[in-house]
Amino acid sequence: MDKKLERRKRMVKAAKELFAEHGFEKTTMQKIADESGVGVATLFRYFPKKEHLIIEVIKEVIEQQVPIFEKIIESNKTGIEKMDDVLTAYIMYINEENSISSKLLEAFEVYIAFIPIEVGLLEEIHRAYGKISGIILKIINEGKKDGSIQLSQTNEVIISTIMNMFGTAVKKYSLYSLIPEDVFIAAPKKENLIIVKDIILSYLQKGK
Amino acid sequence: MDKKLERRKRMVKAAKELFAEHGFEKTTMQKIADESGVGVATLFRYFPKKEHLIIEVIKEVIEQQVPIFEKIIESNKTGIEKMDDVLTAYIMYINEENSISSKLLEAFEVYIAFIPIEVGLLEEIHRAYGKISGIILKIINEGKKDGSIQLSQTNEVIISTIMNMFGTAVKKYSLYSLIPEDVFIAAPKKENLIIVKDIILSYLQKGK
Amino acid sequence: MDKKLERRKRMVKAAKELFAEHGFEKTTMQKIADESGVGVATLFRYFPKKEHLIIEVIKEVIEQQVPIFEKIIESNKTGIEKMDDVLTAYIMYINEENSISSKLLEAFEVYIAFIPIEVGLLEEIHRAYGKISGIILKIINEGKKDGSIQLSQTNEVIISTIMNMFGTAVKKYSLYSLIPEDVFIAAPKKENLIIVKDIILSYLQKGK
Amino acid sequence: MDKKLERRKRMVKAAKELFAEHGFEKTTMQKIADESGVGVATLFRYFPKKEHLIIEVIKEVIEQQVPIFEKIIESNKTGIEKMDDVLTAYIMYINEENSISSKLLEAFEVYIAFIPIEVGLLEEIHRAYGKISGIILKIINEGKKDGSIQLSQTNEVIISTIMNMFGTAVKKYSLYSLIPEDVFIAAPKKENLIIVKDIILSYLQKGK
DNA sequence: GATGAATGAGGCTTCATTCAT
DNA sequence: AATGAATGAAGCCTCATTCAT
Repeated sequence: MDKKLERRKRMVKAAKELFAEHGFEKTTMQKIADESGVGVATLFRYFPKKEHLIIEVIKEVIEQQVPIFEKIIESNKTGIEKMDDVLTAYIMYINEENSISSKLLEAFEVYIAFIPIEVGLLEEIHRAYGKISGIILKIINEGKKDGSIQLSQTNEVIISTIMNMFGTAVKKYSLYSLIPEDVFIAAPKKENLIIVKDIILSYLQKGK
Repeated sequence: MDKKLERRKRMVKAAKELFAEHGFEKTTMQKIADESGVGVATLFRYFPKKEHLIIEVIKEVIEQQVPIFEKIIESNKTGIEKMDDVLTAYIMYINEENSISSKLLEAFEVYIAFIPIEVGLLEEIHRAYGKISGIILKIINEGKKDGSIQLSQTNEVIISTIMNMFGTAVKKYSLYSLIPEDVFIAAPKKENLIIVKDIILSYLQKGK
Repeated sequence: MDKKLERRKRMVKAAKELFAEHGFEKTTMQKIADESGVGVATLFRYFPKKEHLIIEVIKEVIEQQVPIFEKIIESNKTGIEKMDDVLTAYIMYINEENSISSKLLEAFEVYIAFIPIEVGLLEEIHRAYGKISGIILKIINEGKKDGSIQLSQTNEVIISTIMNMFGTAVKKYSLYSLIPEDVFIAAPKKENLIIVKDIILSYLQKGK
Repeated sequence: MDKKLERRKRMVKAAKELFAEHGFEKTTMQKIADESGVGVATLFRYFPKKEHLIIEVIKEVIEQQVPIFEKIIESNKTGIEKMDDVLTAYIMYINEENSISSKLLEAFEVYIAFIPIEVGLLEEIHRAYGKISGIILKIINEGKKDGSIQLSQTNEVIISTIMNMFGTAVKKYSLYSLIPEDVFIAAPKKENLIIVKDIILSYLQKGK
């Protein structure tokens, strides 16, 4: 019975790696099956549509980030310090092997922009994302309570926008970070992101 | 003679629209040909590989933005005012029909992250992008000269990072703006982007 | 398990017949699939490239000749008698259904003269051909031992040349024998080949 | 007016070279036009079907051999000497640039074995070939008259068969002679052909 | 008369998905 | 339950040939 779960994990892992390397569309179900050491038919038994597998991979990618943020919120630090940790965690993603997670997220966001997906499936993604933004919201509220963060009502939405931009920047960076040559356009550099982080933090403290 | 150019334009236009609607991979050359009112072979005569057509569309999308920025730089305003115009122009992209341009840009950046493209072709894109970033750089320098912008050497890279994030945010927004239902995650809202713009501008003036 | 082999055989058979009728280039994979009663994809599963199928057909054609020559060498006759059998076997090919085998061989030799083929694939053909020429060599040696064949060292290469010419003549003949009208040029006639055979044999006996 | 002929010649020349390099089917009309420095449409004006061009090339190849044989027959030598010259001429073809002519001939013979051609077109080829075999026949008769060749009625057909085989061998050799590596099977070597020539000649003299 | 442009038909090959064991 | 085999639909691209200038 446990074997089934392990099998499933192997499939998702293989899918994740292949998707990250070649993108969703260029990765074939056959290759994923081969890489997982199962037959295609088995792969389809677990994920009746390729789309389901894609969703599953993305869901895991997102959920795997949750504990990181949960650990942050459970610490004894002040709100602003936790916020610092959150942003630092984002930045960390750039170099680590999780880089491919960010890359996948970015790819997925484009993917669903073009291909209509069963709403039910997206719900799951939504929920997973929700957990993370919920945590960040909580941190901000903590900071407001302990006085380390100054934020007016209206500024609250702004900070979410900025956070959003920050996250997107990291994902975009990850998209290219795995490619040896600097193929492309001005992807943000890590050093710069750190400085931007500081700006955001100072903004949060002074309420600007 | 003029007919050839018009034909070519029709093809690129059809490609652009279809790419924007279904993405690069799901759009077939046949459909593009049909939509342009030409035979497939003709389409291939103009663009020997699908990739070439994709590049052409993207190149036009970028280049079509150049005059907008050029007009801004040629005005009589101060550097900071021009910067305001630049950011405003970005934001404008969200609602206008050019929205699909931004969407395509975003999709393209993901596309090339997975599919290796002839270097020669990318060069062209590079060059087109270069024009725009060159203009922005010039504006900043103007602002520094006329005193409307305060920016230390080190801060210069930061501003480019922030600008980058800003541009990415707009593109990401455009990605979903065309989809009726708000399918997805925290795409930045226009109102918020305006506030962020103000933050950036104030940052530029005070040199932080 | 047996079914797979039978399927494969059906495909090769259909390919052989269609190739013999229309040539390699004019025969489409789709037609071969239809004729075999399988889907195209299945055909491609067995032979990932059309070229592979061509090679397979040719390989079988050659190998199918091997037992004929093996039977000859295993008989109790003298070397010269075996040689007679070999040449007669060649001539027989002209009328029999194997005629299409010869035709294919001829077509293939022209095919590879123009289209570069993966070396690995040609190896297989080489090896198959090698078997046959090996047998003939053995027969000649037997004949020299039992005294029925007189052949100096230098004459040995000549006989191989003549044998070669003889084989080629048969193939060339087969090329046209299937066409109803005598479309073409002086293809050798069976009767004449028999006489040439006799000349070769007498040459072998007298050592010229 | 002369220009037209020169144009035509350029087209045929280009076609000949390309056919010899890539075969009939892989050579496109466009490439031939480009190589000739004319437009495709012009090429089609001169040769309304690709087939016509192929025929034309082959016809020229054959006819271009005629004067060689004519020169031989017009000399003052005996029949057997002329026969020697004929066979030597064949062998010469192997190394010379005319090698590509032989290659084309071989390819063409396979070509027409698979693709039905308008009878009218083949007639022309037939006639051209006829000229050559006529000459050889004449030489043999001369030889019989001057006593240098001994040949019974029945042997006459044999010699034509042998000549045929000889010609085919040369063509087959040419097929591969242009390929650097010895890709393929026992193509006859020049040295051997010379010895075979001597055998034929001695056969002709002694009437065997 | 010469030509570049236009094109439909068709070829090879791939892939998500379904069958049969 | 697991799997390899089977497959049709579809995609990219080519080429002989015809138009229009």
